[in-house]
Amino acid sequence: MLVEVALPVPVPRTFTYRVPDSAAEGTRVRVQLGKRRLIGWVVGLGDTNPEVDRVRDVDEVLDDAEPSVARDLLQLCRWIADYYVTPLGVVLRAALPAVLSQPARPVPPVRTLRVLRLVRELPTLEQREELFGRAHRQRECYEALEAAGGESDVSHLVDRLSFSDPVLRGLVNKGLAEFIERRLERDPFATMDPAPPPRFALTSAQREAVARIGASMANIAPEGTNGTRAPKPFLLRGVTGSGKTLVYIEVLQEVVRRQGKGAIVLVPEIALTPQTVSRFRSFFGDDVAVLHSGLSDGERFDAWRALRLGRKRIAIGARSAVFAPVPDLGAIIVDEEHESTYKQSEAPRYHAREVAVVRARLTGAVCVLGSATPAMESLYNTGSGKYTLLELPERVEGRPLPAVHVIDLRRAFRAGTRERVILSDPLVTAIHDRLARAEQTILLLNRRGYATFVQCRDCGEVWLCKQCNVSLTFHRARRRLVCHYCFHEEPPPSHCHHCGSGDLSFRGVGTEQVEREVADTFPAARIARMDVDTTSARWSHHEILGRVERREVDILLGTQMIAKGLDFPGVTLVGVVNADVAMNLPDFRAGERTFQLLTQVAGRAGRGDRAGVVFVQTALPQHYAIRCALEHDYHGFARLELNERKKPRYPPHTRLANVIVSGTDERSVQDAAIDAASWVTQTIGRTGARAVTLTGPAPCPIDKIRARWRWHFLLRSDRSGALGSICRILHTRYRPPGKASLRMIIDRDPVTLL
DNA sequence: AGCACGCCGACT
DNA sequence: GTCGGCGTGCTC
Repeated sequence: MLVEVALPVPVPRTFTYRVPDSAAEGTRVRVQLGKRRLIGWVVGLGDTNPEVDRVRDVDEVLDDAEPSVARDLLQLCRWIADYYVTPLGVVLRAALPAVLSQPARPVPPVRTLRVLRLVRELPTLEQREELFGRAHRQRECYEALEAAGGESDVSHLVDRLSFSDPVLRGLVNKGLAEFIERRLERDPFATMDPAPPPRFALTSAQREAVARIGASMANIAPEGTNGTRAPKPFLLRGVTGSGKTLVYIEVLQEVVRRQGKGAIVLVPEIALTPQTVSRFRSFFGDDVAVLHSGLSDGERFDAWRALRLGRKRIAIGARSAVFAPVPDLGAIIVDEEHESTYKQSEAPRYHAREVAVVRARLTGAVCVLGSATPAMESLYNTGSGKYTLLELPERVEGRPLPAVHVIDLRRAFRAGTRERVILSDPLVTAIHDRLARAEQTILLLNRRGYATFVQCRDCGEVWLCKQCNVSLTFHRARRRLVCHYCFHEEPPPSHCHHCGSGDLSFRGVGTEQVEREVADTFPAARIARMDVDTTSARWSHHEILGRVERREVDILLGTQMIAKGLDFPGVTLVGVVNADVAMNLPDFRAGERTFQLLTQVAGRAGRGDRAGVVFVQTALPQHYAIRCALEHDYHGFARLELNERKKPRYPPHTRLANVIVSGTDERSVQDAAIDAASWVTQTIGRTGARAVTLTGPAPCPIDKIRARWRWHFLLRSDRSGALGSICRILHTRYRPPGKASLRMIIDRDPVTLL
């Protein structure tokens, strides 16, 4: 019997093989493709490619009792393959635990990790001066450990932060730190004591939302009718602190406890949302499988199987948890649905929010998208009647939203000078107040490192990465210039390589510099910094957030990773060091990103008994994204933003596909982009898909990454189907001329055009 | 994506 | 004379 097999290779077609007797759709098979042995999935019966002359036998049918891909999941993957123009086998590989698509299954040994842990605190600056003297690197290392929450992987300290082995041993010899061995895969969610479910009463808005969602489920078509009457998705727009999580929990109580069905909860980045995760665990305990990036392949497979067999009925995880094999799916919840981390940046380039909506529709589950600042696309869908809008306009317990003050950075100078300040006087005063009252402060700056670029004061030369054409960021702790795109590093210059001048300025304030400024201004304060540089060691997020929660930190400073979902009652002040960082990107969503970031981080203030206050430093105080954030006016912002996106037509008014051509030779990339664009233009004319228009081609805003030149063009259409057809024809029919080293990427519904 | 085949420059 | 550089093309 012949079967159609999808294989995880970037070839836009399936392959025909022969099986001994029969194999159901979704069954895993081991086959040979050329000289390689691969695992694929039966996705059709019979000979779908009749012209092939040599049909091979499959080596082995791997799933005997039941196919590893259930029917609804295969249907979902087909939709993704079609919509996002990706080979079905590549989609299936991404949708299933890695071990299921690995031909050989190596059993990874239990590895241990060498960790350096602080054993003694040095609360005062005097003690530090005395103990470290001129041992600067030891002191920096000590402070890096403090910033990382008290311990850090040795490999992280040595490889990423460039501390030498003698420095680490110096700390141990001084009795300040010790080396310990730790099992590599430890699971903080497994050991985290699940707090007992708090007692609560729903607000009337929460009750209303729960009731509306519950009523929609009453109309679901009974099993076996293929879910044709799935409820419309809900968009739950709740201001920060309005208790969206409790609405999710009530919905899950209904779906899981009363109906006995399963559910999926998506969160943007699981490491950053431990509080949300632990609340679900406190209500549903062992019914919850937490799918996070720290799981080993084996642990991940175990969690997958527990869900598949119905031993756990709720899956919580990031993006890929949308594929969790929950058998009788009753609900899918997408928390912080506006987050761009839901978009996968490699093939398959799916958006988990859109996949969640489709999966809910296919299975008859209810879908709830929640956010304080919904994406324009989602809001637009409530206007067109595709989604139902539910609002939670007030914070729980009548707490007020924080007062937001704007500080014009164009007028913030150091007293009596023309020197710009990092922290303005009103913000400094406000932080002093919090310190005096033992309350906590969060400071946000969406840019890491010490200085984001180095410039010659004489000739204006800026240091760029040779591989990527972006400015190199100076990291002071590492004493290196670092490229944030390819991680290339080089020593900082002492003279201009262009004009020879020794007068170089390190400009563009990053988190490292703010940390130094804060330490200088508030020497008695306990400071923690949270960005990729302090958290790349395993679970360091947890250590840092744990210290904040226990009130061992006065000032938490960091990039956008501190803006999300954190709920610390002690935080009464939020300072945005520079609101313009996100605004100045050449991207049509820059205004939306800025509004979201400001609203999200402002929402961290005043979640306890005491009211919160927010200071926003900006050189663009009149911009509508900032003005609306000050007034907590989401709908006002949306009205203006939607209007902005009409003149050059952008989503949500239209659909986009970004086609990127890249390669090592600048000229042939340009030629290929022009050739592909004119091919597409002809195809549009030939197929009569006039609804699709093409813009470009042009070099990408970042025109070189990792030594590859990049050109792109945009395809636009108000008709999703027409856009999809053109993308699929481009993917299957077009081959760029000349060099095969050219790559073409088709990114549907891109979240960034950089 | 792999993997092989193939066609040109510096080594034994 | 061959080793190996990576450009090109195919995989049921």
